[in-house]
Amino acid sequence: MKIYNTMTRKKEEFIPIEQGKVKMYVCGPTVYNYFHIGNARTFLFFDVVRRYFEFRGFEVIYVKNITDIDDRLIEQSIKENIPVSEIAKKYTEAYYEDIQALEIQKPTHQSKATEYIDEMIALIQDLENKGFAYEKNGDVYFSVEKFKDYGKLSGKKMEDLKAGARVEENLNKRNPADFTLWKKAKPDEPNWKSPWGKGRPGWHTECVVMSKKLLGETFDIHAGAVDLIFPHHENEIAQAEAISNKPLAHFWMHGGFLNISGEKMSKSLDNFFLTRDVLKKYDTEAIRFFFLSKHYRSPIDFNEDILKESVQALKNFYSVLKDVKYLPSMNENPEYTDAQIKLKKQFNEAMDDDFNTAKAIAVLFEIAKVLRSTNDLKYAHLLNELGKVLGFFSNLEEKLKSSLDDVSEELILLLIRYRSQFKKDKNWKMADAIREDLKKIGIQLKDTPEGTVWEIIK
RNA sequence: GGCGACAUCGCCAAGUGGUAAGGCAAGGGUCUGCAAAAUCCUUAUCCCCGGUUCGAAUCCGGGUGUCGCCUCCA
Repeated sequence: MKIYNTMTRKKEEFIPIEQGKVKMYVCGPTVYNYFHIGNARTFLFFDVVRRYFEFRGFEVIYVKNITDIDDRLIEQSIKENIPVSEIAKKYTEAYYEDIQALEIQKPTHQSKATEYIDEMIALIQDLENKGFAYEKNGDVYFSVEKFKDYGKLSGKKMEDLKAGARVEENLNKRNPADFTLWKKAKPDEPNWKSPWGKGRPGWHTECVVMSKKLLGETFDIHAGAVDLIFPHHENEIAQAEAISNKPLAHFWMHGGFLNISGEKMSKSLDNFFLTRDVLKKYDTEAIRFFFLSKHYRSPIDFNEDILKESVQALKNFYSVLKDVKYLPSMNENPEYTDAQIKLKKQFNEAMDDDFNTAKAIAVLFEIAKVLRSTNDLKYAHLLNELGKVLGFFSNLEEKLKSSLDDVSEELILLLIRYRSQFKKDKNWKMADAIREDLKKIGIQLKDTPEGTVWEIIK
């Protein structure tokens, strides 16, 4: 299995630290608002990474944090005029709701920043004692000059950083590139007691503390979206490695951005889409298909027309599964034929190559095609098995069934029987009228050699 | 200003040296009373210029264009 490592800018063979185990950490949301569709892309993709590792027999320890104390929560609290803790609670709950709606599996550890304040203070003290951090007027900063590898992930040089740094209002910093470890609380702001007075931890520290506690000093994969490379991940490396002298993570994975009409999504451009709003209009699977049909490191343009295409494309899978009358409960562990094993291998090869989900989806279409022509239900099972790795086909049994109550179904069958008589009498006018009227209320009739069947259309 | 990414059919998108996957859309045929569904067929030489090579979408150089990071950001 090969994974692109941002640290080396190359695809590298993935070798877990501990055989059969993958320890991964993904930077989660800051709960100051509902999360947007760009966040959804990242969360969704790493959910697939996790599923794939498990599919390949790894035990995955997956940590995802929730940042529930941050400047942005404080700002939002003023805006909504409710306490910071309420903001955190409200948007954490919303986050869980949206994640569930996206059919993203729960990580093995979902840790919150505020539960690790003591550990963060201890870490900052340690950094101070070792000369990597300094206190000024109640704030504590990390001195980037003291950490010689600073910039190794983002490829930035200290000189460039200095030159590029904007005029800093913060005169407490010795070097403009120094970053905040501990921030002094203003009156009325949430705060915790510390050796430097009342304040709160900086964002970059929480991930270091949580990953160390839950995964150890060095783990396999640290991930997030590209914008986290600098400064967030760079700063994590600085803190963690300054103390441990060991690499924080073996692999650094970063997902590409989601753009709107070619531009980055931002509030100032008013091109902001919340995940929950998109979910109101589009099925979660269509959203998933839309994301996974492109490689995770490429930027992707969010576009409703393409989302609609995704809906169409997915119908392919469902219609063939319906047509062959597949039931997920049948054939728990079928013996695959050579041809089926070959397709499965193709799927694995695609995923092994830095999670090439676009190629993997193409294999799914190939399976659907063969399923259609052979009617061999083992292909249906294979489609289901591999589709699930990408997070598709949850509640498949449910979706393959009609979603009508018994009476409605009886009524439709009754109409079909009348229509059959009209057809027999060559009363096309009446037969067509029934079909047209049913279509208007969302029921599509199809005359097949085996008789008339119906399905619900949207 | 510094650093980086990308440019493949109408649209989306794989493909990193051996002669262009797949999906959506479109057109045509088969099937059908007509539809729908299904099925078959059709549709690109890869932004431009130059170079390396027996051979390049794939490597190198130069353009052009788009985007990102350098400040909070998934």
